[in-house]
Amino acid sequence: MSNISSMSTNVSAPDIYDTKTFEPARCVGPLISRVRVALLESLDRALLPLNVTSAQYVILSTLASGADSASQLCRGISYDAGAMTRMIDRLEQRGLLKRVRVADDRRTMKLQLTDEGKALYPEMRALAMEVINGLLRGFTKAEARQLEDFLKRMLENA
Amino acid sequence: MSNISSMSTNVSAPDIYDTKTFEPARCVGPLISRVRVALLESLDRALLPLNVTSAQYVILSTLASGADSASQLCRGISYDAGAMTRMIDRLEQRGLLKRVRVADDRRTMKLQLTDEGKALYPEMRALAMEVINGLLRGFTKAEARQLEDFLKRMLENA
DNA sequence: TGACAGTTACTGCCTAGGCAGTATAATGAC
DNA sequence: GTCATTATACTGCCTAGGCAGTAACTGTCA
Repeated sequence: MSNISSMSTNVSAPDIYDTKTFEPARCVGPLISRVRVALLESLDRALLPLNVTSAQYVILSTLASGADSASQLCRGISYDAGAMTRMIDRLEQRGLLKRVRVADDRRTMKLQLTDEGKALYPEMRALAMEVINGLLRGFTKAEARQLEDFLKRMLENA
Repeated sequence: MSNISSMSTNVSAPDIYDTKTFEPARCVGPLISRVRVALLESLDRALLPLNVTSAQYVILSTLASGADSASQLCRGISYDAGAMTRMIDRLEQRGLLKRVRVADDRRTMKLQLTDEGKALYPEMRALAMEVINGLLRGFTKAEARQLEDFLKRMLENA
């Protein structure tokens, strides 16, 4: 991988970890996994009063960011299509959204928030924001922007 | 959360996200989840020739970092104890490690790499290092250290 | 010494994601 | 206009983690 990197640029950037000192259990990999677990646990706790899980919130927030069909949701968050069908079943049963047939493409089920979903979503969003701000306690805004930048660059490398 | 922060320090750090501009689908939360997915997918691909999954590698690398029992592994990586029993079953069946009764505490099953595990682990470690170096392509070492620092600070906040 | 709490590993049950296969509808090639 | 290809949603099957309960064992304290 590093070879590809050095071929594509004149200045070869150094590899971050080297064979001598690489400690698998202390590198960014486990750190990212543990931060994710901590984030989801905090989110689940925060959303408990609303009777909404963190997984459900993720769907609803993606919906709120512009997606409006199951396939768009799947692409947006790298989620399995079969699992998405069942997730939408649960959200529909929970009363937060509904499937609507659209005329222009009879394959797709357009997803819309119900009145309860519309009423509850701002509260979820506020609680999620508090959770994330809590995890970023002590960060300057510049540091947070830099963290976002780092993560985006890792995604582009993938 | 932010209130607690401002109470515990004289200088109140500003919240990173505010209600007006917070976009749930673009904040660090989804970024971290997507980076984790990308990392595990790359890792699974890289480890495929060794017939080892990323989840199995995580266990073995934690074992290599000093843990030597199921309960220590669970604490180390926030893994369910029941799932761990079955994960160790699979690793034992795969021939990478073995359970050993110890005399001084007859409850614990000490975990040891088999000869095959010992032979294969350095290869896994090297492949995992390549994957992570690939994700960090273009990062300076200072940036990588800063990323690690950011993630550790988030864990401490949790 | 003996009751009791805590620890370790394990099991059964439930939930949920991953993958393969299917039916229906839209799109594109000819 | 027809047929092959692609897209969308869904279903069944399998795997795996989360949780609760259990048994064996250890250490503590009255």
